[in-house]
Amino acid sequence: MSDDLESDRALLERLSTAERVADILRTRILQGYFPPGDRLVEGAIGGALGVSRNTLREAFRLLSHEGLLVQELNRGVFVRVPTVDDVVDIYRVRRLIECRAVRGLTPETLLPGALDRMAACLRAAGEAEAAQEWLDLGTANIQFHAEIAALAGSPRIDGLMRRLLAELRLVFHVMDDPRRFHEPYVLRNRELFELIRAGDGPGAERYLATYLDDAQRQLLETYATARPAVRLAGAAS
Amino acid sequence: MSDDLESDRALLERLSTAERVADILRTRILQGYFPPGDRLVEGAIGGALGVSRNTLREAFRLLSHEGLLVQELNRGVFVRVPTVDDVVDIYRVRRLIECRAVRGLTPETLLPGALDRMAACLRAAGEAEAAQEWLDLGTANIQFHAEIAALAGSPRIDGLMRRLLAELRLVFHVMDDPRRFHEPYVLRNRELFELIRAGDGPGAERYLATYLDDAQRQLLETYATARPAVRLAGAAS
DNA sequence: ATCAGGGGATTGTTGAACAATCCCCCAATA
DNA sequence: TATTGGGGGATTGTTCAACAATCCCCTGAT
Repeated sequence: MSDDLESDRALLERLSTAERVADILRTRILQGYFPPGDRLVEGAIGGALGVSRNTLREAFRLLSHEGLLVQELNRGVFVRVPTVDDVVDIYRVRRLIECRAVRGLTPETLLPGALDRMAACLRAAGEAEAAQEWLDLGTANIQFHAEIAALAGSPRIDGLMRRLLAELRLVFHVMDDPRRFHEPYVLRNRELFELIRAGDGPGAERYLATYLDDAQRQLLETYATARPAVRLAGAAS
Repeated sequence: MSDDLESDRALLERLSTAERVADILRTRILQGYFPPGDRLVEGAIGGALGVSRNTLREAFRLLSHEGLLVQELNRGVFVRVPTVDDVVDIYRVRRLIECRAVRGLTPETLLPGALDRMAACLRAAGEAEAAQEWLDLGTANIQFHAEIAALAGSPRIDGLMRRLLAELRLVFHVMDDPRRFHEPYVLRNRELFELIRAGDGPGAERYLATYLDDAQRQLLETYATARPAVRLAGAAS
């Protein structure tokens, strides 16, 4: 009974204009419509979306705290360009969070919903791969790892992981050839899922550690060469 | 040479008005001037600080994303009142971060600066204890654990830990008798420091685990009874 | 090629205004 | 007594217009 009421709560939660604007911009950024390094000019975007500068600036502030935008005083806001150090740090934190989450596998943390959600991610990844939609494939893979972090059962970890993976998508946008960075991990995610479903915490942790090491290495190998290709300013239109 | 230039960088980084306002409010909140549950009215605070509502709202937004304030649509902003679940989650994440940081102790992570900073925190804690300044004692203890987290060498972990410990200070403000919650840990922090200085990672991790378990238990024991004592609205003046 | 300076564009901040919403008090009713 | 319904005032959400401060780029002088 009370569950029904709780489920209706989402409908009741209204969003402010700034939050809706932030949703739109977040989607555009993660889609690559606004690539890393792009400058978001208040006048142009505010005019296009039909919101005032003040409201738009609140949306900018929201996304800045998610790590997607950086604000430079008197210069404007830019889509963040993750550095090599950022990549290293992102994977350092991923190792910390994800390895701990799977190591502590217990029947309680493995609520049926968790496995179902992970399986859904793998299914979505398979469909994206078949359709050769590499951006969707990256989204599904990333969502899979968000579910792994969710095994820890911590709202704060969930929030950190969400920000982390959003940044990681920026990293992917810096480079071309998304297929190369996403496709190989479909199979590995499936194998990882099997270890988790079997409740083999230590095995999953070892598998995940090499997984993350490999991914980081592959990313860094091409990252230095790809960086200069990003234009540091300019309109997206 | 380049270090000198880097050190001057802080002086060069100007802050916007909203950020300066956020600094002031953050200090007030952590001092307890605005206790948890307090409502921060735009008109009153904006008038007192001499900033416009728009600027003040940007400051509110900053602090909301740090977890110190909560914004309720059309109702206003309030100093956050951490729940029992929050306390549990805060300590869950602390265990995750701090235990991992000390377990991975290596000569490289133990740069001389790290030990010096930790020793300075212990010194400050001793002085605060002697002066019976329990609020300062809590600050010093908390700073000590921020330095432990910093051993991981990760900017993102540092940021997470900073937010976490700010929330923890809110928890302390909910309850009276700060002495009871801070004084016993001065000694334990000293012992923990010795283990870290000796490079005994596993030993420090074990010590820290029981430390955090004890702290959480002690907090939760009195938290449920203390909660009702917090007034949910009212001016601080 | 480097440096100085000026004009234009953009941002930072404020103040005012209006609608929407909420909170509190009071009366009416069962 | 307890609950319901309805103002009235205060506060928030949002927009707009304006001005100062700052930055960027172009031009010209050395």
